[in-house]
Amino acid sequence: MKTLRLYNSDGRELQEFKPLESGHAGLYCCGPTVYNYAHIGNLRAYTHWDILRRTLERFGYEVKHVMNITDVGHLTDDGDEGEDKMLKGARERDMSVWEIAEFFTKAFFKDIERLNILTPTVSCKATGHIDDMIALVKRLEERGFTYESGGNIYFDSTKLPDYGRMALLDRQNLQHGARVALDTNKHSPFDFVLWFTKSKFENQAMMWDSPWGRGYPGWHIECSAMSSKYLGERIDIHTGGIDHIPVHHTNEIAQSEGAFGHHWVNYWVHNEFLIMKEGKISKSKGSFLTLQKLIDDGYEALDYRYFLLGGHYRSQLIFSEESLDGARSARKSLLGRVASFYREIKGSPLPDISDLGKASFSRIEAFDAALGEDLNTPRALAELWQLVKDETIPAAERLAAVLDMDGVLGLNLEEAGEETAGTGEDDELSALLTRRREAREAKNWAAADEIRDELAERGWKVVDTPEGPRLEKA
RNA sequence: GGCGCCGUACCCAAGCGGUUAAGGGAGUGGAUUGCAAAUCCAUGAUUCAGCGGUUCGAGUCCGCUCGGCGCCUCCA
Repeated sequence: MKTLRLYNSDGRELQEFKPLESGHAGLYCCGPTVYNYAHIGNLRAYTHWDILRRTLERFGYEVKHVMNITDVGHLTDDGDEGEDKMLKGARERDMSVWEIAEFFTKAFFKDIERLNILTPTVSCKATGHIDDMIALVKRLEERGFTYESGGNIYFDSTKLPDYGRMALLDRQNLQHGARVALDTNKHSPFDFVLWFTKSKFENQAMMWDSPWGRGYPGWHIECSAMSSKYLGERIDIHTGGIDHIPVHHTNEIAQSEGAFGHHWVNYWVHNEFLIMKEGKISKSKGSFLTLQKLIDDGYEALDYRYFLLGGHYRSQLIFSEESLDGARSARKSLLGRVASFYREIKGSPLPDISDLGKASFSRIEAFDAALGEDLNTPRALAELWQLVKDETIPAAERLAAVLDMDGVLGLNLEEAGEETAGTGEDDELSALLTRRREAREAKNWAAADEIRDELAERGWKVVDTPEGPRLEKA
């Protein structure tokens, strides 16, 4: 089995991935809060975790991929006077909170699909697992990690000696309340709510009965409850955005290790942010870019995927129209090369990967090595390009190898084969091409260009080559 | 105030002590072309923000300076 080294945030170093169970990998990814559309920064995270999953599978692991859908409302930003995010979304769109959750969950999965991100083995909604959360809070209560204050149940962070170890939190020097008012019910600033019965928001729409009274769960508990339900009380890999390290994941670790009584997640993988020139993209600041907006602007979803793969997941990536244009050009050019391979092999079967020559096989090995080294997609893409441009390798081999690589990259390169397959098969199209050829031979350029325009209207672009004209999908 | 990240050619971006500093985009030159598009070929940093230091050897390690970003509040 190929080795995969991952940067583990818990310990802050590159470590070789060793599964709990040989040949299997449990992957938990912090999913979206469905109160609004996902923006392109959110989508960056899911794309890189997709690469992680596909790499694990390529390297021989059977992956169980679990992702939560947070459909219970939590705090809005500090600019809003303490309103529930789901409630806010519902009010703005004149829907119920349940409808809002449903609506944006669908929108999210549509984006995921367009970006060719594999759907998780298990997608679980927070609202469907309230009982599991209550059970977990009870367990924490029995083990002495909780206290009641002001009607809410809190986790007592002082009961866990290494609280904050992953985030390297300095308990003494952190300036609490620097940006947000302190919760006076807390005994210690790091404590957090496990169960609310005293909502500070009015009109809380989602409430459930519990041993502590009618209310709703704290934000962090859902991930601990659902991940342990589907992956067990020890997990191979847990992913999330880098922003989650200090609070959300720190608290997940605290409550999970408190409840289970042992180490919980072996590898924590965190992605950096996509940023704009002006700084990071923020949902709470109102306007933000969605995948749909990019598509409306004439890009394809996979152009964006290609763009994302050009940067390493642990580096901030600068988004701009110019860089997305670059990605689009690159992907188009790549598809063009792959299409030419398809034309060259004329439908003959592709060689098996194991039968490839030394040159192409070593490219694949370098490609895998790049992925194995903390998912270095920029280097993997570079290997792909080197392979594609290597004239010493037969087209059939290059095609076989590049499609093999695409199993991880997910750029749908095989679609380049479909375009050429349709060429000339349609009688009307061939008739038009023939008429254009005749016009050109008669040097009747006006007529020839007219036909070219007509073909363009039908979605085909004429490409004149030394071997004659060829049609490509526009 | 605390914690963390980054500064590589016009743009995006690899690189993690040692041959000529990946790759893509843009640009430029050429081939091809009725024109156009597309395609193909060629071409780019004596240098890695700056200044010191460690080392036989540094973009890569250490220190300082300048500049940018994120987190400490829900956020990928």
